[in-house]
Amino acid sequence: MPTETAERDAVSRILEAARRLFAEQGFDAVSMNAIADAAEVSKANIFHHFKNKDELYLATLKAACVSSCAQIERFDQSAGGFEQRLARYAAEHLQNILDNAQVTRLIQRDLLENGPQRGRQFAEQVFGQTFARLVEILRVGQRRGELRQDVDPALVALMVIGSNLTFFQAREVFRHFPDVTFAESPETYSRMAVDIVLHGMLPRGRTENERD
Amino acid sequence: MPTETAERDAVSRILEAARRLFAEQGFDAVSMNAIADAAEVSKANIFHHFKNKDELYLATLKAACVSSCAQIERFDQSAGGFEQRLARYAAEHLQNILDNAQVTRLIQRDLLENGPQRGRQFAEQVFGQTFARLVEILRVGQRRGELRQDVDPALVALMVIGSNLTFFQAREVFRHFPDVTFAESPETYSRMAVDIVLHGMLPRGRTENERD
DNA sequence: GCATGGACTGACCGGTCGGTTGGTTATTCG
DNA sequence: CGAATAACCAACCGACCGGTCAGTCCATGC
Repeated sequence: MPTETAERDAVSRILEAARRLFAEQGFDAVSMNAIADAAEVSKANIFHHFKNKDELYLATLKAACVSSCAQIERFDQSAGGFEQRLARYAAEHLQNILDNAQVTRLIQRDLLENGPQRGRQFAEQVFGQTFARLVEILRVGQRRGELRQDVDPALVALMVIGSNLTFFQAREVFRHFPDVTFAESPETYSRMAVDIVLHGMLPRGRTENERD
Repeated sequence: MPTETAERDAVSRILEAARRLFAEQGFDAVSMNAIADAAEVSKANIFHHFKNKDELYLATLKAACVSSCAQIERFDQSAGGFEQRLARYAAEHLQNILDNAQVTRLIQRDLLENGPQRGRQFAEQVFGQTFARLVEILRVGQRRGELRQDVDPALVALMVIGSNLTFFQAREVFRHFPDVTFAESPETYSRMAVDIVLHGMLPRGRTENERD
């Protein structure tokens, strides 16, 4: 008589447990015994379905990327003007990150932990997809003259995505900073960040030619 | 009979080896044996100077933060107008991150790996110091009316620092993206990013085409 | 009825982990 | 000098690691 979280096939239970544990603690800190316990299967059974720990990790990462990419695909970006599309994309991206905190942590961890090796391809894949999508939005706007011709769309895309990732990554830290008021509200953060990227932080009338 | 890399006291050799290895591989992946070998001391000697692995890690992190904070303290921010100061700060911060890649990785890793526990205080300390310094620059500018009154300095600070951290973190990944041209040049990146934060990406009200 | 084969398990393996022990130098000080 | 103490080390410990193995269970097809 399986307990509540069980009931599905062993493989998906293993993958789910692995995703949770790897995301929480990292590759090395999670033992196969721990995964087996969490998935309510025997350790040997994990090795029956996955060749070794590395392969399980890879499979976990791959599944995470697939789900994450699928979610990104669903982003609606067709309607509205350039500014709205950018704002909506940034907000949706941040929401996606926060909704899939485990997956985000997993991918972020993989990015950090591995030199040139192991599963970086998946991280590149999911990151690249997000990135390319955003660059495309920006390119369209630039082609229409809705944004400056002399900015690099890739750079702006990286700034938007990067600031979202930073929000996710450092939220727990700057939550305690007295200067920070937006730690609890990703919507506020996203709106303000996009506003900066769109309009800059200088006063409106001002131009930038005082060089020295 | 110390070999070439030795010669200094064992403690600093241990700390240096630990910093390098922890930064490269993370807490769990580094064994005390590996640190002992790298520092050219016996493992037992490490336990003579540090109570256990956790304490060594904490000491390593603390030393890293001290050196990083010291470097930040040296940032010259007194001269020049607001725009120059911000640009210089961002560039110096990024340079600092890249120069101390080991320390940066160590702190970033700690941020990611630990829930509420362990050495987070140090990360908060070094991050908080950087952050407060930048917020101060922005506040001064805002007080003088050199930047919009309706932007949150803390948010802008987070965007600048966050985009630098993202650059460091994901450089290896987006280096292979076709859209990205700035992966090899932190100076270019920093300059362009500050430009966006200052002026935004929308076209100006009037015709303006300039360098870059 | 029974052979086949995938799903699954408890017991176990060699090896490495963090940490300890008992003892040997090196240094300091009365 | 001798004694005390800090610095240091080889050898060792129990625990746990990733991984294996012999064997059980059970659905399927003949």
